[in-house]
Amino acid sequence: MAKNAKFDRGDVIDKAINLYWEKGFHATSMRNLQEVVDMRPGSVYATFGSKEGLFKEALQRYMQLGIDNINNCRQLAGSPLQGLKKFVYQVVVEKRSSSPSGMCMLAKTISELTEENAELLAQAKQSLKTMEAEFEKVLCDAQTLGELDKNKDTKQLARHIQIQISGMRTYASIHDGNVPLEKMIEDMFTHYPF
Amino acid sequence: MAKNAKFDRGDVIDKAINLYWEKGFHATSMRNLQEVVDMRPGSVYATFGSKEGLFKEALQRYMQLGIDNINNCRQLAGSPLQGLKKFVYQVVVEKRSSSPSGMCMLAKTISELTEENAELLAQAKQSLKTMEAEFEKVLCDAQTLGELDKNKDTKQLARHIQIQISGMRTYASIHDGNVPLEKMIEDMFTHYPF
DNA sequence: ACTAGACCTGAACGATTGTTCAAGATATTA
DNA sequence: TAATATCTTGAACAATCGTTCAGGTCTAGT
Repeated sequence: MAKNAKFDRGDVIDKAINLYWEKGFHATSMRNLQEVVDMRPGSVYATFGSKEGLFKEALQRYMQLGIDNINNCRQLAGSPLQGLKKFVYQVVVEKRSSSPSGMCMLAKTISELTEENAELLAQAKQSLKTMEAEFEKVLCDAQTLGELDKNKDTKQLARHIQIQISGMRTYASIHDGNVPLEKMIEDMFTHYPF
Repeated sequence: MAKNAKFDRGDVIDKAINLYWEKGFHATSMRNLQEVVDMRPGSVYATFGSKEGLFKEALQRYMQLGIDNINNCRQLAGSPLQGLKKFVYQVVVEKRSSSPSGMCMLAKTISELTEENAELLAQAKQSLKTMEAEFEKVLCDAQTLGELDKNKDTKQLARHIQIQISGMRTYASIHDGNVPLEKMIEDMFTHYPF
């Protein structure tokens, strides 16, 4: 005996991601957000509670998309390590120009927020840890399949990948993408520590 | 036939750096800034023109402090490469907890700002390129002194250092510093590509 | 068809934003 | 000491911020 929401929650969150991702948490205004998702303030607040609440859901979904992307790359590529390389290439090179920002939204959030938004900050940190754990899963598979030496430290390698990705994305932003990213990724997977 | 400013311009900029560095450009309000530097709005605007103007000077000085720090490390250490290692250690480990932010202010700026603040964004990018050039100078010295193999590509090595620093600082932020940073820096300078 | 419950709307809230400016204060020069 | 050039002050500006809520709209169940 009621009325259904006329908007699609997933669509709204996706659009919110795009705006937050581009402008960051503080520079994104609720009014800007309301225009993009075509909702009136009352509906937004009834649905997400607050600016932080919507950002929280955006972060959560962003992370899930990232994990899905890792697994998708892994499936499309011929092997776990090839899958990781594909993922790095996709994130650092291909999506660099097409995304709202060349940086990872989670890394941007960690860089921007302080303890004044402790919950969001903690969530972004946790999400990046979760992504690193996904890297490690794939690396363990690589060991099982004999693609990666079994005496390699997968935790250390996962950390290495995480660091290289964020380092390269920042570097690419500095140079507007005019950098031999393909070669750098190639080097990353052929030289130490693999 | 006039009156001298009662504040010290350098002190004001240093305090502005600390606030901008911690909270970022957008989350820092002019009122917050005015309190910290103990100036009234009229004086601030007469001196720096705008929020962007003050940020611009803060960025400029921040970069200069960074360059000074590189040269200082290089002088204190026994050799160019040792100096670079000392600098990395200082930035990634020692100053991580004592600074307003664990991240580099320039990198934070690049991560936060968009084309809406094109000038500031361009300046932050240029400053990071300048710092990379400083790395390369030191690496060239290392080659001259025979500390670094002469067939190494110093441009590539400078880029590598830049990427590792920003990658490690982000990573340290994610894990609140609970990471074997010392070992990672050690590995960075003993293994490939040095 | 009617009613009840959920949803949508948009004006409005007080707080804060970056910024301006007229008036007062101060130190230097004549 | 008086005149002058500069600096300082703080109230005030319009704009925008995140958020609220009373009232209208719609749909599902009876």
